Amino acid sequence: MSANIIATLSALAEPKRLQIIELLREGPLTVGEVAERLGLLQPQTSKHLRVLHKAGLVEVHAMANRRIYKLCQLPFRELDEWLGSFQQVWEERFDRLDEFLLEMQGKDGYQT
Amino acid sequence: MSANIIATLSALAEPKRLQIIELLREGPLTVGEVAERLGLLQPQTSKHLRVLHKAGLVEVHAMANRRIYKLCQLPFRELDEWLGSFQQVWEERFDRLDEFLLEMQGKDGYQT
DNA sequence: TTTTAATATTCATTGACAGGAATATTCGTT
DNA sequence: AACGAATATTCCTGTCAATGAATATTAAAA
Repeated sequence: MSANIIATLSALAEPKRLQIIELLREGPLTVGEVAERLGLLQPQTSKHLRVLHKAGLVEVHAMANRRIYKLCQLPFRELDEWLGSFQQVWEERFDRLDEFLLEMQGKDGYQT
Repeated sequence: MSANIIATLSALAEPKRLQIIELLREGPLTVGEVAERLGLLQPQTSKHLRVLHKAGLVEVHAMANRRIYKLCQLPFRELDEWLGSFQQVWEERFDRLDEFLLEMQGKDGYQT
């Protein structure tokens, strides 16, 4: 369940990779195009794309010499769902600490 | 802008820290309680909580001896907004590769 | 078939970070 | 003031991952 979330997060938690992802929002791109648009060396670009691919964030399509990388939807949907599990929390009364402090106070004999 | 996103992602991209975050969904907790509920040692728990705090994911409230850690909303909202910038993309025609391949084909003289 | 473009991979180096053990700090209690 | 509970910090060590340089692979073009 949240194992995939970790994979997604780790893959995204790297500046250049995040840039790549944001770039790919505009549409599928070739390795060379990604490298050029972001000012990266080709080998590093390939390596980052491989990490993103392993994490299931992008898919590849071979076309002659070139490899076209394209965003996948699933991991982003999963991440979005996971974030959704928090939105319920905000609506609850957990955003006020006051009553929790009171509850805390009773737990054992601490004088404030 | 996306600098904060990176901080958020890096902080979350660690199994134990993600567990802590998910635990704190249920409400604010003491360091000791977090450690106990997740079977972690106290020092590691403190260290993870410090990272989460530096990233702005949790806030602390000192109460006598204890420190109560509580989730922050902002970073999660930001992450959610960032994810939102993708949802537009899915609706576009980028999910079909076909026409992109055609467009690609014209770029320079490659025979398929 | 030799060359050239596009991409992937390997290797070595380096820096960041998590884990464990030990210790320091803070504060309430007696 | 001394003790004990709760938490933070330091030090050390091992591991993983990003980087750069060089090289290998694949396919197209001449």
